[in-house]
Amino acid sequence: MTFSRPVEDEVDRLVAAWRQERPDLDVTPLEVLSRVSRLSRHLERERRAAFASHDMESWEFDVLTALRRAGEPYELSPGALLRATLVTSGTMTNRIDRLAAAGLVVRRPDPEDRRGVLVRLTPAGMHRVDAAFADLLRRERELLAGLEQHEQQALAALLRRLLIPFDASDAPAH
Amino acid sequence: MTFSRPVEDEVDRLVAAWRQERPDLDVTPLEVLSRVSRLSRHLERERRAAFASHDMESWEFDVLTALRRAGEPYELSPGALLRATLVTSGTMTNRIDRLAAAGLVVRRPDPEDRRGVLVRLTPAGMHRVDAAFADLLRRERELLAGLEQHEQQALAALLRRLLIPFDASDAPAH
DNA sequence: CTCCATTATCTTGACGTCGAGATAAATCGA
DNA sequence: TCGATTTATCTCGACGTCAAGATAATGGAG
Repeated sequence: MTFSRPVEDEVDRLVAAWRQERPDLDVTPLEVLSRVSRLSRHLERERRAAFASHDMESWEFDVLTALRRAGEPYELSPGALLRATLVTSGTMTNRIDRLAAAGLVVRRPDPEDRRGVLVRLTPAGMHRVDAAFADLLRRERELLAGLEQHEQQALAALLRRLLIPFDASDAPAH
Repeated sequence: MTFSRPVEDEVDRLVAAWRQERPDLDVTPLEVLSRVSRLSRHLERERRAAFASHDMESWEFDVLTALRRAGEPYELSPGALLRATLVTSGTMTNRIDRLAAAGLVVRRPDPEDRRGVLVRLTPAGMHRVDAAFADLLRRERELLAGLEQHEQQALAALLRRLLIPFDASDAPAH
């Protein structure tokens, strides 16, 4: 036997309300884009919960993973980090300060460019980020459990096509 | 003739980097969920730009549209507004204060519940939100122009399935 | 009818982000 | 080589959000 499940989400209700109030407008873009925004908001809450058990904040994770992904020697410039995390330079300076104070990264002058700085993951930082990342993946897998493999792939492919224009002509925030 | 276009986005690069660094982990969840997060971030920037020409902030738009969608008499409680916008109650109080100061909404006691308050859109607020919304829809349609109608529908349907668990068991923020 | 858990909103302080501008080094053209 | 422009990072003040807790009214159990 099957149980009846809700087949509507908040965006369906939102779109229906708009069609009622503004039948003159075509609100179909919301079907995709409002869902992206709302889902992202929910995901952010999930992430926060996942990291809480590792004594880690989302912003810390974002920076540390960028360094972790870079591979040996786990070192990037602040500029590269802000492009990877989509935050402004003031924010990144602040984040690096706090991560350095916590001993998770170290800052050193760039030997090739005296304007520049390099930020490197410490062994402690590496340990922390690896543990948190494994946990995050576990939880994210559960969120996607409702979709078959091929559906996840289709979804990823469609999202990629929306993302490419942004990622190509990247005028990053300063 | 055809031009070669980039077929990769940042997430492809991010996933490739993880597979290099952590071949022991299955990072496929990122293919969907990182794209959702990053796309949402880009969309937020677009929204900000769209509203700038209407002297409006994103947060104002979020509250005013919730009231606009409610239909006559364009009135909701703060509690309903915070559930619609996924912010906490302290944030909503602050937002209503500022919107009221700007003359875009008015607050009045709920005649049926002396604990409660009702927030109503003013004619000025209605005018502002209608103009901004039309503009936003125009811009969002362009962002989706790369996808065929049926692809947009497929994308919306897949996103809905991820969203339903969140929107069903809604433990709202207080 | 009273008590108490619940609901609705607001208050407050801490905190992270943004945006504009400052500083300094590198780069390019004349 | 000099000056102007660009690039890289940091500083700082304004601001919005969150989380926890305060206040007050409601509604159901006994």
